[in-house]
Amino acid sequence: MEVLENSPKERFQVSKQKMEKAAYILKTVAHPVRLAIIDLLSQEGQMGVNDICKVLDCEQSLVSHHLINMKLRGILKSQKDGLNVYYELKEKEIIKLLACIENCDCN
Amino acid sequence: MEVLENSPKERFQVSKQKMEKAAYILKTVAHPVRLAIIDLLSQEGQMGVNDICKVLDCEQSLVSHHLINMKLRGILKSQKDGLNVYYELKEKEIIKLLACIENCDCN
DNA sequence: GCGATATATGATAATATTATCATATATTTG
DNA sequence: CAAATATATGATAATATTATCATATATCGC
Repeated sequence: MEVLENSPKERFQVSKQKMEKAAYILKTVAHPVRLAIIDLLSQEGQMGVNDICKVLDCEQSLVSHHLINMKLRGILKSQKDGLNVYYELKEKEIIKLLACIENCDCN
Repeated sequence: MEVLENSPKERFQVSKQKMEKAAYILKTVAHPVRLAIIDLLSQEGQMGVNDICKVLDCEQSLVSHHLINMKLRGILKSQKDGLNVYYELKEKEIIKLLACIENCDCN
C-alpha cells in the first residue's frame, strides 16, 4: 500500500483538470431546453425528435442541435429506426443534478 | 386534502420555470474557476480574495468579478473585516453538485 | 421514381459569458 | 495626510453559446 503524496503544485493541477471536466459537463446541460430534454428522457426512457419538439414546444432544428450536441458530449445516445431517431440518456447520473439543484434556493 | 391536478399546459409551464431556474444556477457555477472557488471554500470555510487568487493562481480582478457574480446570484456571501473581504459559501447544497458530477463519465 | 415525413447540417445573426486592463474606493499604518 | 494594501468597478475586447433559417439527406409508402 503505497501512499503517494502529491506536491501542492501537482494537487493544484489535478484539481484544475477535475474542475475543467466538471465545468464542461455542467455547461453542456446548463440550459433550460437541455434540462427539459434530460428530464423528459429520464421519465420516458426513449423519444423521437419530433415528439420531443412537440412536448417542449420547440423548433425541430433547435432541438436537433441540442440533442446532437449532448450526444457528442456523452450525455445522450441515439438509435435510428426507419425515419425516426430515438434519443435516450446515456449518462444517467446526470438526472441527479436536477434533483440536487431542486434543493438549492439561492435567492 | 385537495388534489390539484394541473392541465398539461400548466404542467409544462411549471416545468419550464423550474428548468429555467435550474439552468440559471448551473450556468452560474459552470466554469472551472468558479467551481474551484466553490471547492476551495467548501474546504476552508472562509477566505479572503487575495488568498483565493494565490491558491488558484488567478488574477485579482478576475477572481473578484467571479466572486461578486456568484454572490449576486446567491451562491456566496461575504463579510468585510478591515481591508479584507472574506467570502464563504451561502448555498451549501451546491457542493453536492461537484460530488454528483464526479460520478459522471461522459466519454 | 415521386411525394411525404423525420432528422441533420451549416451558415449566419443575436446574445451571453469571460478575460483584461486601467483605475477607483476603502482601510490601515506610519 | 501620504503610502501601502485589498478589493471593486467599469469599459472593452475576445470568445462561446444559442437561435434561426434555408436546405440537405435519408427513409418510407405508393
